[in-house]
Amino acid sequence: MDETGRLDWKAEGGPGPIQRTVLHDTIVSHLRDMIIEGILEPGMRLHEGQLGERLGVSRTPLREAIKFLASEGLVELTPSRGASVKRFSGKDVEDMLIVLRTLEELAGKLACQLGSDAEIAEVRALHDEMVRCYRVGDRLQYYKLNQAIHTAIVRLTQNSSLSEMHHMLQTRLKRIRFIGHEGPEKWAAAVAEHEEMIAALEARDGSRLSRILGRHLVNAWERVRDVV
Amino acid sequence: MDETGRLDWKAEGGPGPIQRTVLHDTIVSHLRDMIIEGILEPGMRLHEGQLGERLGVSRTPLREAIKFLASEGLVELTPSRGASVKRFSGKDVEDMLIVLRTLEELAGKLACQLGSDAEIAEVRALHDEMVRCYRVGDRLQYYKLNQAIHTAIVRLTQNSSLSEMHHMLQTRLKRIRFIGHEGPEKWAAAVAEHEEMIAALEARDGSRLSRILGRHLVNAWERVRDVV
DNA sequence: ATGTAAAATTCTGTATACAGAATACTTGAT
DNA sequence: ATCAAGTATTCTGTATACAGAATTTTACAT
Repeated sequence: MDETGRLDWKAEGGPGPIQRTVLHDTIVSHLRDMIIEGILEPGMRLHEGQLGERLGVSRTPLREAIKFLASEGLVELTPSRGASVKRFSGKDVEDMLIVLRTLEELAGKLACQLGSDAEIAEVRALHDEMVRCYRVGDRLQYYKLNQAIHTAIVRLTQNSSLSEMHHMLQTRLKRIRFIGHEGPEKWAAAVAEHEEMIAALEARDGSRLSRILGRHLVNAWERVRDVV
Repeated sequence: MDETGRLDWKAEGGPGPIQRTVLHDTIVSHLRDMIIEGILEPGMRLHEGQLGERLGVSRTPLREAIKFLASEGLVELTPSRGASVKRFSGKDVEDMLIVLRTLEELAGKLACQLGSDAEIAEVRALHDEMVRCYRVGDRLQYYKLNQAIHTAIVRLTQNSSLSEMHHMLQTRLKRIRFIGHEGPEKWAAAVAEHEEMIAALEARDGSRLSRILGRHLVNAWERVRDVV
C-alpha cells in the first residue's frame, strides 16, 4: 500500500513475464490486510463509498471483494446495512484454536511421513532465521517467520484441503495474535517450543511433533488470553 | 427453484413475520444447489449473461454471488475468463476426507461432553427417521437425514468454527456423495455404523464415538471410491 | 483442403445511474 | 429542554452502460 492508500494495480513493474494482476485479488488482499492490522477495527462498518474512494476503485469490484471476504469469515453482511468487520468473541477465538490445534496435530503427523528431506531443511532454515530475529529482538519479522514455519509444516502434508482450512483459521487469528505481544520470558518459552518442533520434524517423529504443536498452541493461547 | 428456474425472491408467501429475503443469499444458495446437484457440471463455465438471464437477475448481484462461492471453494476464478465450477481430483477428495475425518473425530469427543440429553434425543430421532427411510428404500431422504445427523453431532460441540469448517467440507463433498449410490449390502453396513454411532453418543462414550465416526468416513470413502 | 491473419462478436471487468431502505436532521408541540 | 413526526440526506442494492480482453468467424493464400 502506498502513502495515499490507493491501489496502483497493473503497474507493470519493469521486465519479466507479464504478470496478470487482477483488481479483485488486489482489493481482497488489501482489505484483508487492513482488517488484520486493525486499520479497520472490529465492528466497524465498511462504507462502500468512502472506502472505494480511498482505494481508488468503484463500488462494483469493491462489493465483490467484500462478498469474498464475507465468505472467508472476516466480514459480516447485514441486509440493507452493508458489511462490517466481524467481531470475534473470546469464545469464538477459543473455538478456532481448538480446531486449529486439531489441524496442526494432524499436520504434524503427516508432515513427518510425507515431507522430503529438502523441504524439512527449508523449514529448518526458516527456524534458524526466526531465532536470529528473536536474538536481535525484531518482533515483526519474528512473528512473520513464526507464521511461515507453521504454514510450511502444514504444506509438507501436501494436503490442499488441510492447507486451506489452516490458512483460513490462521488468517482470522492473525488479528488476535497481532495484538498479543508477549513478555520476554514467555517469548523465550515460545522459541524453546519451536526448537523442539524442528527437532521432532527432523527426527521424523510424527506423534512427538503432533504433541508439541498441540501444546504450543495451547500455550500460545495462554500467552495472549488476557488481551482478548 | 420453480419450473422455469427463475428466482422469485421476496415473494412474501402469506402471513407470518416479514422475513427479509436477500437476493444475494438466494442466488448463492441456488448456485450452490445447482453445483451440488450437477446441473452445473465440474469444469463448466459460469456464463454471466445467460446464467443471469436464467435466474432472472442482472450480472451485478450474480457476480457477487460467484465471488462468494469462489471463496467457499466451489467455484474457480480465472482472470479475464470468468468463473467455472471447480473440478476436484481424486486426490482432492481424499484430502478433504482426511480433514473431515479429523474434524468429525474431534466433534465426536466434544459432542459426548457438551451435548445435552435433549439434544442427543433429537439426534436419536433423526436416526430413527433415517432408518425408517432405509427400510422404505427412500434414498434421497435417507441421504439428507444422514447428512443432518452428522451436522447435528457437530453442532452438539457448540463450536462455531468447527461447525463452519465441517459444513464447508460437507458441502464440497456433497457433489461426490450425491453420485455415490451404494449397493444394498454396503448400504446396510452404513446403517449399522450409524446404529453404533448413536449408541456411543447416548452412552456419552466420546472416544468410542470418535473411533466410529472415523471408521465410518473411511468406509464411506471406500464405498464411493470407484465413482470418483 | 488447410492454415493463418484480420475482422467481428462475445464476454468479462469496471464505472455509473437509479430506486428504495435506513439514517440523520429539522421542525414543532409539550 | 425533550420528544415525536415528518422531511432530507445518505447509503445500500440492483440494473445498465461502456471499455477492453478473449474467442470465434471470415477471408484469403498456399
